[in-house]
Amino acid sequence: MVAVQARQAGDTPGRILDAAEALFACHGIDGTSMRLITSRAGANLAAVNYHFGGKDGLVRAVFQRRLTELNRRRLAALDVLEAQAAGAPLRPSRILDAYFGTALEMAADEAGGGRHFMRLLGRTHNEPNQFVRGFVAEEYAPCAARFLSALCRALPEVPRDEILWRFHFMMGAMSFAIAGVDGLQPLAGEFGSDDTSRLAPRLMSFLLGGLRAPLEAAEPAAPPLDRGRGSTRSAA
Amino acid sequence: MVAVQARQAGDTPGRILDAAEALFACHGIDGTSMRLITSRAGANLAAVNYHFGGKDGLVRAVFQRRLTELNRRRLAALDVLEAQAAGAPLRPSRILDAYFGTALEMAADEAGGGRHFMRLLGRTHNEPNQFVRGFVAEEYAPCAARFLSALCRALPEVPRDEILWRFHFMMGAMSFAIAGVDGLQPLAGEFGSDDTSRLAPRLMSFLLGGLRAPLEAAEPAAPPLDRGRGSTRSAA
DNA sequence: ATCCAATTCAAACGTTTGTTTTAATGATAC
DNA sequence: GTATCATTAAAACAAACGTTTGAATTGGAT
Repeated sequence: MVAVQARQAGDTPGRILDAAEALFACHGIDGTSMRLITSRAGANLAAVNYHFGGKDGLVRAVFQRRLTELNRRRLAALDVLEAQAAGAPLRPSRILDAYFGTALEMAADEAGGGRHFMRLLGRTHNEPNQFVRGFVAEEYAPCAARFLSALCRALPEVPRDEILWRFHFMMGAMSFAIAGVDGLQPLAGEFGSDDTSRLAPRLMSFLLGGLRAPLEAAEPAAPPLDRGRGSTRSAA
Repeated sequence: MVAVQARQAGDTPGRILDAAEALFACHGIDGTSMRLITSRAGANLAAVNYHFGGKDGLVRAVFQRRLTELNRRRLAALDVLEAQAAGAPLRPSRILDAYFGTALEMAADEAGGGRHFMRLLGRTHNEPNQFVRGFVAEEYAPCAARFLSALCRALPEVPRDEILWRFHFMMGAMSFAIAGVDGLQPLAGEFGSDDTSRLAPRLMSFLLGGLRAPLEAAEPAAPPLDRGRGSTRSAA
């Protein structure tokens, strides 16, 4: 039970981090002014520059705080799996659970702010801000590399390039899963069932199905179809 | 061969749309100033307000120009499929191809700017900007609804809620697929093979695998695993 | 050639942005 | 009590933002 309650009045940097995390997730980084952050945090405008050296430093701190912990958990879960397997190749479903399940777990932490952060993180992979992309990639690289090679060992019949792409696709699916109901509203207005509880198994079975899909188009070959476009350009 | 070449000097609104589309995709909407757009387009700063009524109007126009056409193609492809099937339920792979293949086709149009737009569009589903989300959802709704019900008819054994979620997951995978190599760099530094040509079949087989995955966790039931976290909170 | 409407242009508008400055406040050690 | 430190506070900074203005300029129709 760490930092689940509202933060005490003394911890200005912590309050700023929490406010920034929530506001970045809601309005984007560029769309969130420092005045909004500090007023939400009950702090003075200059406090951000004092404690974090500027807005860039604050952004970096917001990401680092959670990302370090998330990847630590992921690697710990993978360690447990590999210890249990004792040299044998791992089950793909277990690997996915270690990677994506950990993230969903953090995203389910509504009160602690993990939900806000995971939503923010999901946007980062096609985030315009090069500066953010840079150090998020740095933080990701070693963890992703270990999971990638674990998947390669678990699926030796699948080429490495294919696993790389499918890993990327899975990240996209998870990103939208966490963005969640808000992104579904264009599709279904009703839609008020149990979201968070069934989300994890839903996503997991989807990811596993995609990861283990047949290499070439699953359906038997069919004549190239005309999709009814006006153009005559080929489908490339 | 329409508008593939650089735009002629007369068409100021068109040049502004092209420039805005590319810059929005690179730096985000909030991160792109009107001065940058107009200077890139070789137009005067006031031209945006004159032709589009303001930045909001420009954003709307950028989305509408491509989105209307994209969804028109999608529905046309679905029309062809349903005409061919003559009442019989459609093959899921064909439905996915009509929806996602059309998008990938637009994204492959490097010279015409479709690539920029699709990347921009992919970010929109977890986009902070409520104003953008609003009318993109409007534009999407009727098209997505038709594809959703087509999928429901093609997969009668799968609950509608499940299809809805999987459709959402597939959108996420496609979004990351189009964001493409840039998002993969944290994983693999090398990685210079044929990207665009093999991307479509890669994504399609992944999507189909995910869509048709078994409903509950594919792997036979296993004892709940401890992922090695420090916390004692349950996985919810 | 003349007029008119549409378009382009340079300049300025008032806000808002991130950052900096300088003084006030607080707690702790001497 | 006083000195010393880290922190907070209010005010001001220049720069960049979206928008507006009013005068040039253009291209056809009369």
